[in-house]
Amino acid sequence: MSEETISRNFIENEIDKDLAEGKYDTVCTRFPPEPNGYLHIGHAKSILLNYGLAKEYNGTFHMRFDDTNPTKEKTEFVDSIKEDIQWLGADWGEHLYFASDYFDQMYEGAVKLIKKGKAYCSDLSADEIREYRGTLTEPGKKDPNSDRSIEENLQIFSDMKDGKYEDGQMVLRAKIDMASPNINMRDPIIYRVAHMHHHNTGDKWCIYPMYDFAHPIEDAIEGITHSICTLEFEDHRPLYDWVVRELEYERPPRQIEFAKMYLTNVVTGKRYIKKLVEDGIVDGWDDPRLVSIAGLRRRGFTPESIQKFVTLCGVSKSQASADYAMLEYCIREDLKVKRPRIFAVLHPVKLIIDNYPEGQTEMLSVANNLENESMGEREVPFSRELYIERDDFMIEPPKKYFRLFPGNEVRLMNAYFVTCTGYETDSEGNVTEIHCTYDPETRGGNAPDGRKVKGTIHWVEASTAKNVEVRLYENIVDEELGVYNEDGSLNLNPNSLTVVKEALVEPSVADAKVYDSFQFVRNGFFTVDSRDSKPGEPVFNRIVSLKSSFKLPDSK
RNA sequence: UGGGCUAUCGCCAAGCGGUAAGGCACAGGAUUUUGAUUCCUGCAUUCGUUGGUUCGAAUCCAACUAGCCCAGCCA
Repeated sequence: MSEETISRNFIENEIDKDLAEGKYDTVCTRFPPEPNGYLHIGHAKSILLNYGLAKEYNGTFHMRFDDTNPTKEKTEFVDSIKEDIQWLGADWGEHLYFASDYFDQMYEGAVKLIKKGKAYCSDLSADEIREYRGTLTEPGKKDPNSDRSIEENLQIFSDMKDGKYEDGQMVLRAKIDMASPNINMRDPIIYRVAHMHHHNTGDKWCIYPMYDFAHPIEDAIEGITHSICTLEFEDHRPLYDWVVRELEYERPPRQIEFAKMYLTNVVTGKRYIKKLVEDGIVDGWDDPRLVSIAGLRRRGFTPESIQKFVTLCGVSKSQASADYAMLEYCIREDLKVKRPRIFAVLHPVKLIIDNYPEGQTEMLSVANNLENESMGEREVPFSRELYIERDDFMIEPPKKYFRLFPGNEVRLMNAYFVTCTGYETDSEGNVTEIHCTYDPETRGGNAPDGRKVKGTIHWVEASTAKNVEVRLYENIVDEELGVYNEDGSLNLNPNSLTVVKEALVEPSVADAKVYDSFQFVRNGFFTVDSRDSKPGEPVFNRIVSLKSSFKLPDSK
């Protein structure tokens, strides 16, 4: 929240300039998704950027659905998008809009253009339009329809609206410059016929405006000052400016473009995600292995962690892909002071304290969070038989291994010092149980005589531990999935995506049978129990379990 | 071989003519009731390349080079 080291981005500089020059006296931004899919981490950047800018300049943030193409849009998506944006913390207040609410004004705008001789109706087929448009290196040719009279254009356009034309039979084009080196300016289509039910306007319209025409109008109507979008729209800016100029809006909005953010180590291609969803390899768009906002939520990310990530990434115009490690850093930072750490054992082996009274159980208090004392303590049972992590014991330890091995003393976290006295194995040599003795004087984990141990390990009490199923999700990384085929499809290897395990956890926290999304974080991992928690309120348990950062000396 | 945009450490990213911020990652060291955290320390004589202007350039100019985007009646 108070990162003063973050420097101002280029958009802020532009806004400062506009404000200083008196171009605008307030700031109004918007996030305008088309409701045709789920939001992902890339959208989060745009949402938080627009929202953050509005907040920073004491301006207004609008939420607007850019629903000008009913062939692709669904109500299902407007609901999920709203939920995701709210969860992310971008508050649009009263400012929720639909582009489709402006269809009347857009129609009027089109009529105005026709009257100014700046637009005409064309009956060229889609193929012909493409042909007349020319190519990247050759100019386009004049549309034979472009000389039609204003009156005739007005009549045809009205007929288009009244349903007298079939889909694809007639379009309205802006009259700009068929020879422009910018293809977007070669008499772009601004209205097309589509006899289709619209999720918002129903059957009122059978003609719909194109993005390039609609978007600047939407922005202008709402009084948007800075229309921030991604780089691929840079070529559209001249057209954006043309529309607001020809329609004579006062204080027209200004479009500013920034680079999208990609993430390393995850599958971001919509195409592949779609395949994963369709093939049932992942649960759906909110599968924890995907980087959709909903997926990240199930994965255990907090809104704050994503906000931090977006802030850390910055904004620029150079094509960038952030390291996944940066995202992990953000969630670690957020969680370590906010969520309790509980004990869980993933690969259990029994530890028996031979000199601890049989049948006795005592309750020990354990801090919920080492970094944040205000989170209080909880009581955890302790007795003669415990489970510890297999990795925390070795028969023949390598150098610098300071966990449990025969003869060594370690601390059972928050409990007692124990010294390993022996172990038993099965016929194949696998350790089945470990024996030790404890020092009653070290209750709570401190030795009155001041002696130190180098190792501290976690544990769960054997008779009360709850067995839960955990799914350790891994990122879907391309090379793990397999290889790309020549036709561009992917060979999928679903087995590499999830590891399902049983874990033994403290009795106090095991309310759910299945922990749905786990994620490695340094030497521990965290989870959200998505089944029992309310949407938007993940229940975290930070669990300490793996000591992944210990490398055997040989492994170098 | 049309137009637009971008190029600063492995990954982000400041810098806007006065002599390379910061974060992630990584590597050392100290502290530590989880080999975590925390805390120090290190990490671009160099800014895509080559020339030029200047007392002085990552910043200005020129020419190259590389990458991204554009030929939907998608957004």
